[in-house]
Amino acid sequence: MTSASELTDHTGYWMRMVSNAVSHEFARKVSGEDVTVAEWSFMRALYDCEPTPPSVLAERMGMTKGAISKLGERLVAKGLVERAESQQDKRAHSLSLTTAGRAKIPILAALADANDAEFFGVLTKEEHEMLDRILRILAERRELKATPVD
Amino acid sequence: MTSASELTDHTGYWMRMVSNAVSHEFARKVSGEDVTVAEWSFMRALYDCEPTPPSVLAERMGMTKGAISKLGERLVAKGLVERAESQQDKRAHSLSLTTAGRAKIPILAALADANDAEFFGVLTKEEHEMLDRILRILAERRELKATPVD
DNA sequence: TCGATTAAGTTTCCTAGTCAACAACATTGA
DNA sequence: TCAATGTTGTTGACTAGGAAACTTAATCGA
Repeated sequence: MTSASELTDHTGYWMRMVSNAVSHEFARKVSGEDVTVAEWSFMRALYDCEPTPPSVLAERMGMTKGAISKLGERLVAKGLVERAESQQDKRAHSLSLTTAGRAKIPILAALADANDAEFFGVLTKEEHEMLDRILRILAERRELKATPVD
Repeated sequence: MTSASELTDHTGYWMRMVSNAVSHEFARKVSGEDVTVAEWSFMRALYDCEPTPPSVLAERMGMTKGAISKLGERLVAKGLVERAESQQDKRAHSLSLTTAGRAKIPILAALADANDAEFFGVLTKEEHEMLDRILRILAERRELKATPVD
């Protein structure tokens, strides 16, 4: 027999709950900069390595090509990202941050810092490091088994 | 100056990435039972404590009243949940699992077990326990500061 | 060299949420 | 007792993302 207490004993459940809370609060914070969490994620991925084709972003962000297509278009419309058509392949293009986009990065990063501090500041240094370490192990693992999302 | 490596060093970022992967895979698993992650979450919340008014579920699940209203209606349509009108308050009602809904709980719980095992099985017992402990601390903390979502 | 297949992005349709306006009912206080 | 205010849940407009069909271009193989 499955007892009620067992049912809440899923790590995935707690993770979703905490992650949602963190993301929700972060969304609130960045909305002041007229940016969504997905947009920040997109911009940061670009910052790490640009110019980048949408297909690569899709894989890195775990989103579909369609979603990236729309998200990219929104960011271009906001003037934070720009496209460069490829000469080798007329279907393809690559994306980069604009000067304005690049300028926003430190501001948004500061908000992310603040959000992290707000949520994870209750942990001891040891707990926080352990959490980071564990999340990286899991993310890395995901990388290996990642089924193409599309 | 903010360096590129700092930007991926947000715990919230990794948490969202891992949580999304876990939830996505879980969604795939439960879709075989014709249930969504939100529906499972709803049913489990009910299982813990029924009958429950929608307003309480909304708070417990961190969703808006509107979302709960629609989610509940879907579950009633699927025959997994039933409403009972309140006599004291003619606006209100409460929700419970039907026999069919209750019967599904162990099946879905088994899928959640499998999903947890699949993702968190790579961790050592010590790491897994630590992760659970930390997530509970964070969830509890969230509880305290939870702004009504609506 | 040209048809078939594959690849890169876009678009359309659908689902599931939020938000805000709302209707119905309850409560409270003069 | 009844108007003002608060509460419960629903609805409609809107948004973001997924799935799959589609367009266009590249590549591959006889």
